[in-house]
Amino acid sequence: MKTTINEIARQAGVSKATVSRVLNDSKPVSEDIRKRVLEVIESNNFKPSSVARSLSMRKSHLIGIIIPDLSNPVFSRIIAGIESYIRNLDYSLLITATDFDIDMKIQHIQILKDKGVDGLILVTDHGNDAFFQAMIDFKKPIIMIGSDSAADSIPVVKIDNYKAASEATQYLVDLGHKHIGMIRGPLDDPQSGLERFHGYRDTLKKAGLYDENLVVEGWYSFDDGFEGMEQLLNTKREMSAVFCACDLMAVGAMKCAHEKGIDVPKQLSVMGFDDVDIARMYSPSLSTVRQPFEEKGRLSIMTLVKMIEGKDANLSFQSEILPHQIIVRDSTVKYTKGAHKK
Amino acid sequence: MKTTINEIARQAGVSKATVSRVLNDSKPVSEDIRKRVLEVIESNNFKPSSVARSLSMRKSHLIGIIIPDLSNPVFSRIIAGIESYIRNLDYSLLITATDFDIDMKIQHIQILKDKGVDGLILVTDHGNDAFFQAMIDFKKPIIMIGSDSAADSIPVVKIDNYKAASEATQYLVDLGHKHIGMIRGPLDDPQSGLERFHGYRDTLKKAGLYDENLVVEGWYSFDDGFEGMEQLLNTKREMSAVFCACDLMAVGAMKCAHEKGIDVPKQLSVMGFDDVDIARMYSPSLSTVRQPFEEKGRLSIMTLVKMIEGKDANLSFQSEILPHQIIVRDSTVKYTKGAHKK
DNA sequence: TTGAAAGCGCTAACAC
DNA sequence: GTGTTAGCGCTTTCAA
Repeated sequence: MKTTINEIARQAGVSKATVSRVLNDSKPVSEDIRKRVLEVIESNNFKPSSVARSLSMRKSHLIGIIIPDLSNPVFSRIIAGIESYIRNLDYSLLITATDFDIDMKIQHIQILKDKGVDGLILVTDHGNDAFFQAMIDFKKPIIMIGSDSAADSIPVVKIDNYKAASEATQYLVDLGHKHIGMIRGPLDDPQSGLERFHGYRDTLKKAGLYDENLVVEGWYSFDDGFEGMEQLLNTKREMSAVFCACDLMAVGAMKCAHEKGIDVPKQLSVMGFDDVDIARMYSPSLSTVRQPFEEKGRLSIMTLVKMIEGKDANLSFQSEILPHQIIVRDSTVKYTKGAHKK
Repeated sequence: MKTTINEIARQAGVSKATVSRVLNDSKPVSEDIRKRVLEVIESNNFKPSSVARSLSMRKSHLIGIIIPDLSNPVFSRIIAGIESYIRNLDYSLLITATDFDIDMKIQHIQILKDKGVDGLILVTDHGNDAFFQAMIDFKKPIIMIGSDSAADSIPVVKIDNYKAASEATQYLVDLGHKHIGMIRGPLDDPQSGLERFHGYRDTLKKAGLYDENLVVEGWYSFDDGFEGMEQLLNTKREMSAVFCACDLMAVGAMKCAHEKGIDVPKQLSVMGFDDVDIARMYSPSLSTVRQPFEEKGRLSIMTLVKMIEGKDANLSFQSEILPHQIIVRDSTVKYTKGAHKK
């Protein structure tokens, strides 16, 4: 039989209300009684049922996380950031994955709502109307990571993808490259797809170097990076550098180049985006744009908890743009005439 | 105001007991009443509170997962396997990470118990007495992944690390290598550390090739693999192949070799363990031992749910050994005299 | 078949 | 300060 608050009250010779009070420090209790109750709690190793407490307080101390893919470091590192912060607080994480399926996202919002979570963190690419409606129907605090929200009542934590991609491209331009290709993500993905491409395109246009024939598209995977590079090479156009929408694509591109006998970086500079572990591990190590994944998670959960606990209720919670950073490694070098790949 | 079962009962003109019955199909309800109730539920978009249900049924439909590190693919892929299976069932996952801290594990078992989870999956390396005691005190179903349990009432899902390491080593021997080093994990880690080392050692001993000077130790990281390789090279001993306790170490070792001007695989064959993504992406792609991570997760959660739901209560749940597989890629080649590294 | 009522374990008025 | 009591929203006897 599980010991309950009643049992503790009985053993301590007080009412369960008193036990509840010492449990929560909610009202003053005389020192000797508090002590006695504490002792009984201790000796029974009693822990109040969070379920009962949730029902009574209409607060579950559960936070829902919806994420596209748990095994992709781009997402799992965000989760790790969330988890390591919340671990010390009195909340637990209910985590679900969607495999990038938008209907699944909507469904999970519902499920988590039914489970009574106090708030939600959505790590997502983009949504549709039904999705935003589900968010509104959720009625409790929500934070989005990495994507824009439709409702401006929902704070977003992200980086400036446009600016980051611009800087990465400018870095390549500054190295003297004149023919810079891109393996981009899908354009219907507003952040990692569209913004990063626009940053690249606008920077090259400003430098008078933009060539739309040097742009190919793929999903954010190693295989699509590999294929993208093949396509780029098949154009037979002059190209001495490639910017990729993510590190996995960049690695795929490098692997492809390697197999075709093209030397990275001597003949071709490659730049990635994200700075996942593989970037520094690869040979050559990959120059890239670092995203603060863990910090994204940490900031999100911090803000969410504040929203839930209603502190600072007076100030509104706004979206945050976290800083990125250009990381120079071995996959990019100065352009030298003759060394480039036609 | 949140609509409750009472509100539904009122609107449908029945008692809440009846509503509960149609909600759970628990007892026969006349067809017309059922229909009427269903309509009211539908029109209010009513979902029963799982918190209240949990309290009443003493069953939370929550499953706790305790894992060392969320951002390591070796673990996150297990979680992904668990998640994709449980997604379709009426359970949710409460996930916590421990950063390999044993006290944290114990603490999390307690916390998850208080949260009322119906069962627990422990992805862990090894434990101590206090840890096993905490598992026993948990009193509800537990499954362990990848490690041995002290109590034999707790089923374990794992691979045969000894056999896998033996086969990997034998594969290297069969390629004609006579001087095979190992970068192993810590020996106080029973599975990935000790067993993999023993498989390697015993196989080489049988072949009359074991040389303890060719064994170095490290943690399962890229950096330790890199350093391990440095140590191995510093011995100045003849060595034409290296077996590493995990892929990350193997990649570190390859990177080190590369920087020292040693060609993998021409001068040195490298073999990993795990088959995480980076293995096939690396250049050269890494020969390794494939572990069925997702399947480990899937099988664990399947078994756990069965234990929780008490089906097959008559048959006991036993530990399962999942199959591994040697994956041959580009980092290992036949030994050719003269090409090896002294 | 259906309803009334007790109870799951806890919190929070309210009264003393 | 402390106890009594009424919920929180649901399931489940027990009667009818």
